Amino acid sequence: MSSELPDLATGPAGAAPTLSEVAKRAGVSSITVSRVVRMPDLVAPETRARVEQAMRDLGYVPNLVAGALASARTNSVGVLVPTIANSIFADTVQGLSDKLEPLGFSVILAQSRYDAAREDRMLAALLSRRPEAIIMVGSPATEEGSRLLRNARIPIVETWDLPANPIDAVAGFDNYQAGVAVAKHLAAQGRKQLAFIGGDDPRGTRRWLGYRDEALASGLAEPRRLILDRKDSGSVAAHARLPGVDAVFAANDAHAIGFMSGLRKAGVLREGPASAQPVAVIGLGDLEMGQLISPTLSTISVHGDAIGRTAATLTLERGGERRIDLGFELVLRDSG
Amino acid sequence: MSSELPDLATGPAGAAPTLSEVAKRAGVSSITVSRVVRMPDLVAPETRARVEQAMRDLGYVPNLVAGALASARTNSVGVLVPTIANSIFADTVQGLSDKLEPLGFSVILAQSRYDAAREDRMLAALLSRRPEAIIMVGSPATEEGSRLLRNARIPIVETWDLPANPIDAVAGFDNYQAGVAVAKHLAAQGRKQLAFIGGDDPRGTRRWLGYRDEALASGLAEPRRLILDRKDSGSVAAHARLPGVDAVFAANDAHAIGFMSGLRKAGVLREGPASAQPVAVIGLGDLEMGQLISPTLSTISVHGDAIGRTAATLTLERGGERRIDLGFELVLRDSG
DNA sequence: TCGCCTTATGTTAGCGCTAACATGGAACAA
DNA sequence: TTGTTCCATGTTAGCGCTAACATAAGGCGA
Repeated sequence: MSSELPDLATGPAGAAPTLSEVAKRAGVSSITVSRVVRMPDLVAPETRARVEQAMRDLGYVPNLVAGALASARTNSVGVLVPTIANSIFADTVQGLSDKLEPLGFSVILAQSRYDAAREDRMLAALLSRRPEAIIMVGSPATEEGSRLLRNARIPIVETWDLPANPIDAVAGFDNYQAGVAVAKHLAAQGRKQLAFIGGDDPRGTRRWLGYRDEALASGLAEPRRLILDRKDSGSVAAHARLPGVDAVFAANDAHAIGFMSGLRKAGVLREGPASAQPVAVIGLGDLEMGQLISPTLSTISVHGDAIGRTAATLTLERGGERRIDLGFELVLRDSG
Repeated sequence: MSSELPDLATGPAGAAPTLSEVAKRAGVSSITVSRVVRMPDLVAPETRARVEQAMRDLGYVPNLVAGALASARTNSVGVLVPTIANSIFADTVQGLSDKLEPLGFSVILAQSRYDAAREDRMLAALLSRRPEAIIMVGSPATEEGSRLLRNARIPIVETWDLPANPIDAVAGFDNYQAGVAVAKHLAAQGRKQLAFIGGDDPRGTRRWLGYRDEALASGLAEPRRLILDRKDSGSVAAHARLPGVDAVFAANDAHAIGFMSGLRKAGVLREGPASAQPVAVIGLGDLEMGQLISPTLSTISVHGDAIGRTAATLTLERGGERRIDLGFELVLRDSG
């Protein structure tokens, strides 16, 4: 109802007021209004006050679209993630926003849903808005995406991995070594038959490769690999599909917790420490939830928000180190 | 290293190519190129092929900033949420993105961090990019924010609540009634001393009010209310601060799970059904995690993604019902 | 054959703003 | 006095694109 009758007390009736309307009302030229908005120190206090009054009277909201075109600066950053829901990438988006928003940058968010074609479309859509940088999880899935980014001539930050040939900058950790660390730990714990559950996206696959290679190097049998789709439900039923397995590395904590839920139903979950567990479980991500469940979840801790903040920093400074390894940490709790 | 030496094979050396450069190369006028991009059916097949070739040769990426200024359409939507990390609002953002991205809209994301001043700043920043609609969680915290939105003359969708005097459109549920439903259930279960834990944001407070009113109406003692900050850690310790309480409604599932973790440490968590629990726990949000833990979490189920999709629909169609109550559901599992 | 419609393409002006370069006056040292 | 410098403000042109209105060339019925 009130949507049809906007507040006329302060706002104007028709289209949004422009710089020059403010200028006319304040009796100055448009450039002076522009300066009041962007570099108020260059304007005499009385003039400034007059302009500010006019802006208030008219309810002026600067048009950054026009400003961006004129100045060739959009003050925006494109962010591409596989998904934001139920996911650890949300921390990364939060981290980079917290760094960029106070500097006047807006975040243009796009989701690829782990789909290469959609990723390319989103990349093209982002670039057509002329962001001053692109931050993405992982690397472009296609040659076309890679080419688009290379030609864009803006800072590009790939995150959550350490690609061998990055387009520009990198903020991540070594997924292969994460897999190695988990396998090494499980072998040292005396586990004999390892398994890996999770997706087959590039980062998950790298974790798997490190895990498998290290298991083999430790003299264990080749681990089993169960590829699950994105619904956690699969992980709950995973135990039945992994007979004889006494240790599981899940590609992320959500899968790990789902798997543990399956173990619980099957009666093979103990309240005691890792050594008491018939099946060890290690996750990745270090969700807060992992510390709240019982047994508490052992995990590879990764700082998603630090990745985001670091990526933001890399978009702002063009010089300096362009490859930041934020590392990971094997956090041992009761599950394995 | 390679960041300094971009791929010149396909891309041009200098600035990004413009429409008119493509036009020159294809031997047509700029408007024809513009048509090939936006309304290809209006261009003869041979001309179109020539233009498309020229675009490929030059690596042309349309400049939507200029297009938006000329056409007064930005094809973008501003989205304001308190926070995206570890939160149920991520589902809403996902839902609305899934609906809007295929239609060519970009999502400009901003976070208020439950801070009124920051919310106003973000609102102003969003509006200066001339989005074609604003979708936000809740309602503006200040009169200033409200005024800004009213004057913007674009669809505004408030979500996750059903405000009495919305600015324009609404997609949410009745938080007060959610509190009522929980209190009613707990009273029927024979619980005597209720408590509420969670934040004091507007929506959390409305849940509290419904919960309290219903408890009193059922003849129970006034429930206790424990206001926690945004860190879940507080909820783990909450039990010690609520002596004598036999039922807890947590403002969200994260708090509920944290609280249950505290109960577990205190030895007052049973494996059996709700009736066996010394302290009943009900959450809100229906995180997937709630079904994976033990005992499984009873909760008010809310469809965050449906809220997002509905909000997206409301931004696209200006007519029709502007107030959509998506409801909620009390899902009873083992925790209470 | 002529006018009229259709289809394909072009011309012109301008979206709202800012970069870059004036301009004009006050302050000030020599 | 006469530059020289600084400060406050203005003028001009144009960012890259699209809306709106031409224009030109065929097709076609009468």
